[in-house]
Amino acid sequence: MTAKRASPPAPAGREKILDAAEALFAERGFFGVTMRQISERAGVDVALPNYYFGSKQGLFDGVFLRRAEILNARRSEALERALATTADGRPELAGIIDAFLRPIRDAQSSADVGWRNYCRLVALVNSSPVWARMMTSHFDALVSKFVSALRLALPDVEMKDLYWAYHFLSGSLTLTMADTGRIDALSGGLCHSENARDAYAHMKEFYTAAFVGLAKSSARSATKKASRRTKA
Amino acid sequence: MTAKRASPPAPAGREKILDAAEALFAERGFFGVTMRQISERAGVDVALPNYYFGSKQGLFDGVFLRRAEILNARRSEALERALATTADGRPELAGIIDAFLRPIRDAQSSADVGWRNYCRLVALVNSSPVWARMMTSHFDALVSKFVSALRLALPDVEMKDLYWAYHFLSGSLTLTMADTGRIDALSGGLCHSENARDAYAHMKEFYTAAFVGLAKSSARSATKKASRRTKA
DNA sequence: GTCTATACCGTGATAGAC
DNA sequence: GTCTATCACGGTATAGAC
Repeated sequence: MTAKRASPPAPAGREKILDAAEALFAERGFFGVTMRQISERAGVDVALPNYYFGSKQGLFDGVFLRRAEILNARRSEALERALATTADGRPELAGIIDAFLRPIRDAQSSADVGWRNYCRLVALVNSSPVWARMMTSHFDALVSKFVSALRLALPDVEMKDLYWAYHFLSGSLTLTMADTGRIDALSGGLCHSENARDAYAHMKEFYTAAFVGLAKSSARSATKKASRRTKA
Repeated sequence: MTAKRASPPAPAGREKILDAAEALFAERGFFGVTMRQISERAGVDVALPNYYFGSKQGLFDGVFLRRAEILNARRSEALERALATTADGRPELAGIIDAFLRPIRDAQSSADVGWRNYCRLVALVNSSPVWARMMTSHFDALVSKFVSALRLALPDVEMKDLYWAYHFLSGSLTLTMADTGRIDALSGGLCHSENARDAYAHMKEFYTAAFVGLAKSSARSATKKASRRTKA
């Protein structure tokens, strides 16, 4: 008796279409790719993507969703672990940032080219007014949990400052995921965008320090306010 | 004789096409827009864009170039001014970052909707593997000067770290320029992406502190190295 | 249920006549 | 500068093969 796979023995065609579409959408965006290019790359008939996904838009959604769920699960799990590790009753800042970044780093440095393509697609989606709502609807629930976790680690920072800081982190992450190679040329070879490990190590360190700085400047302005109160 | 207006003379055919194309490309990208949509929006014949710009690609280049030159001049000038203001023989960090960001902030909060559209277009271009080379060829000369200026302000930070930090700043800036509104929803209304002043004020403060943090951690590792040397 | 062949018909960029 | 024709290519529907 043949061992049954846990996950549905999906027909080869469907996955091949998703993979081909993922690679092409990541490279040229939704409008820059035709159904014919996708089916040709997947080695299937032009009509097959429509058979499975109903429309080009449906295929795009399918591509985006497939790995969004996996990624969300991994990041959510990593966040839980980070929150479980507390020092003096608070979760550790660096651990939270690591939980936020590491699953993406792993995706981007994965041997599976599909994951690397997916990262570039997410970057494209997140930068476009047309598609950014897909980010909101698939990722923002988890992002809110991250921001709440940051708040636990940095209770003196105001939520507004924390959200802006998250926005900056999100931008840095997005550009890193886009992997356009611009930094390679700019830095004259000092930085290699294909070396995701290095990029994410720098990002983690940079942002951990920057969030700490946020706490310090909050402390400063709180002191100022307090001393004003004392004077009055 | 009719008095000549100082402020924008009603754009003639060529400019109207650039304006229309700019708005549409910013919204939907190169492939998401048709020449018919552009000419309809500009109120000109379908053939006119081709007459002026040779091709759709030529039009795209024209849109990108028109304001790139103006922006480069403004930022270059701002950087010169920042470099002229030195404290103890070094340019001031915050001044350099301000010079880098302010012209873009002004563009994004301009009354001229064309500038606002242009910012979104640049964000799209910078996030796409297909177009990012346009960033390199039009902006990287100036960016190199900025990184050199940062190095003057922070002589102890290694160039590689400085380039990575620039990369992160560039990502934050890009996402801010993209102005997708995602942060508005996420923050539950605490942050308003259409309030460019606020966004850039936070960005300037955040990155100034983060770059200072970079210098401190360099100092730390230098000390460590030095103490290792001493031990040996 | 999975997949192919083909047809449909609107729209694309652009060239050439005016 | 403008109008119009061209013709390849776009997404997708359908018929039917395995």
